[in-house]
Amino acid sequence: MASEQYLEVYRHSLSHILAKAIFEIFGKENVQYAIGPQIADGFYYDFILPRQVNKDDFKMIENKMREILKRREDWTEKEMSRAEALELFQGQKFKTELIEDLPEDERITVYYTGEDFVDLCRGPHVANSQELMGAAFEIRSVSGAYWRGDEHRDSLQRIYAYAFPDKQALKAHKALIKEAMERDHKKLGPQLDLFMFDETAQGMPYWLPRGWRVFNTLLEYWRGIHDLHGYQEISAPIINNKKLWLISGHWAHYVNNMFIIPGKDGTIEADDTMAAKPMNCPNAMMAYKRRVHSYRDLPIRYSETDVVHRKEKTGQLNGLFRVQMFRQDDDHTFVMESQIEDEIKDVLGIADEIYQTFGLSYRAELSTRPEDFMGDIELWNEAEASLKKILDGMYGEGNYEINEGDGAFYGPKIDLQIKDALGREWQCGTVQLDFQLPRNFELTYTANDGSERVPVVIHRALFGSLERFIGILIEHFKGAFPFWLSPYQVGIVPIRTEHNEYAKKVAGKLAANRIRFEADYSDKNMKEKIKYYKNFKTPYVVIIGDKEAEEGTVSLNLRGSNRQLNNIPLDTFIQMCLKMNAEHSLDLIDTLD
RNA sequence: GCUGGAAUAGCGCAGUCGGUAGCGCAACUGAUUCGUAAUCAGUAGGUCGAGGGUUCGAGUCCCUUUUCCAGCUCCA
Repeated sequence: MASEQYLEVYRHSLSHILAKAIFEIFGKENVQYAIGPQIADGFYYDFILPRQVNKDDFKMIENKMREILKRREDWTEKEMSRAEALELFQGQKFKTELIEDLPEDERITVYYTGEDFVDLCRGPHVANSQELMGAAFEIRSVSGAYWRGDEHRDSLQRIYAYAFPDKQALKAHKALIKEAMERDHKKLGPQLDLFMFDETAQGMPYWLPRGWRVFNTLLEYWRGIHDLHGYQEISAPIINNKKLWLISGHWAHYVNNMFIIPGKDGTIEADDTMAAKPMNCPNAMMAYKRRVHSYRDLPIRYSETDVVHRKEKTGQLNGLFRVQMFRQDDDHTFVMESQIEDEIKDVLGIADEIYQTFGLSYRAELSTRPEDFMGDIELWNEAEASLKKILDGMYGEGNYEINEGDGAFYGPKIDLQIKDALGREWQCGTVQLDFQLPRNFELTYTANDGSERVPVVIHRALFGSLERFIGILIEHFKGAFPFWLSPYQVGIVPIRTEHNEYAKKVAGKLAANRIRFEADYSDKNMKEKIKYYKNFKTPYVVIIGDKEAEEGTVSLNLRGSNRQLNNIPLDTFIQMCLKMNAEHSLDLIDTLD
């Protein structure tokens, strides 16, 4: 059996054991059991139980599971008719619903574990519990979940467990989880003084001096690339009259997610109702519309990083990953249909360059026409075909996923999922074709035959949101940003106050070369000064004492180790810094060649 | 929004049965003038998230509320 299948079989089998254990603990008649699938690192099972399960119960449940495994019971599959199955699961409402929802011709099978536990299941499973005895499992957590993911239906207790083939694998996985927790940007952010939140602005980050340096450096890098590709940045009103949202369609589809300022009469029905923008597109449409356009002007690329606000359900907020106020590296490009292909190729090329700069690998997903699509089906077909062609060319046929029917109602899209240092995936980049918004705003251009045509709009963001992307970078780099992106790139430590004079000369040289530094001229112990910079993960700590001052050199302490580079000529050090800034190097260099 | 947890000094934490709010780091003051991640001594710092209740007495018990966390659902 292939190992992946093996994982599936035994994880899923263990979920049956969990259910059996729960039955024995709470009494079969007191438990409603729903479903228990395997997941990436184990399995879960959903129940309705007579009381809340908590942490203190975990050991007891695990022990019960082990006790059950030791019985070495046989697992037997039984095929039965719908009527028999309904009879068997009488009183179990979720199982009953599952059976009733099965298609007429579906084979119905159940699995017995011993004589006294049965679950509706497609299988396959182990033949005897004995096979599971070597597996390592551990109850991880319990949380709320809804029956069939629907918040209007029964609320269930979901018991999660880790499960691996052996103890070593479980241990390795737990180490990975621990590593992820140590990288948590919600912990590192405040620790490194990058950003903060306050309860008076829920889900709206404060960028602190250090974090704002990272933010601006990132944006500066982004602007540099986009300038080369013919992008023009604009900035537009944050608060707009309701009228704008009526044209764009947001008022009909998105009003519940918008922060609204009611009109003078206190209602949102009033004509003078305003709202904070949740997206930049309508404003970009207005900017395009300000004058007539010739086909010769296209493509026109209006990029925008204005702050947007989206009201979210409170429980959905999550550090920088999910906020209510953020900035996207947004752009709206206006093109003729014939230009779509080249334009998207260019965008994907930029994405590739950017992600590589951070050492992030990624994969693409194509989402195609949904059922409730708008516009001309021919245009959709052509667009999807050309997107496929581009993706085939860039990543190779079959090297990207296709999500049929998952596109937006206004056009197909390509999403880019990036992978961080721990292999976790994040949706960041998105490239969406839009046939609808230009129509809503009655945008046109004059074609070469003199006719009025409607441009196609390409919405695209590559970081996704600067906030989320920086959150990902914090975790990816564990707070130790590459030199070029570090809030402060150099920390200057004069050993004694008498070295301040030369230290200030070094500082002046760094400043003149726009290298970001901090210096501590106080009479503190040099160890304390070094510790401070190390805690902030400053890439280079420059030590200055008698020798350096005399010879016009610096000694460097490199981040991530106690490695020393002694007596580097000051100019050489400056050149090293400039080189890393220019090349956006991922690693700290220790020499100029 | 839902389920479950949490909130005590700037940060990390302790606080037993309801009985005078504590520790470490950081901060501040002084001494030390130092060659690579915690020098020594001292000082100050609290409406125990907020509001209400029970009690002679509440950080501790009860109610309401805010924010955060783990999930669910939704998303960049």
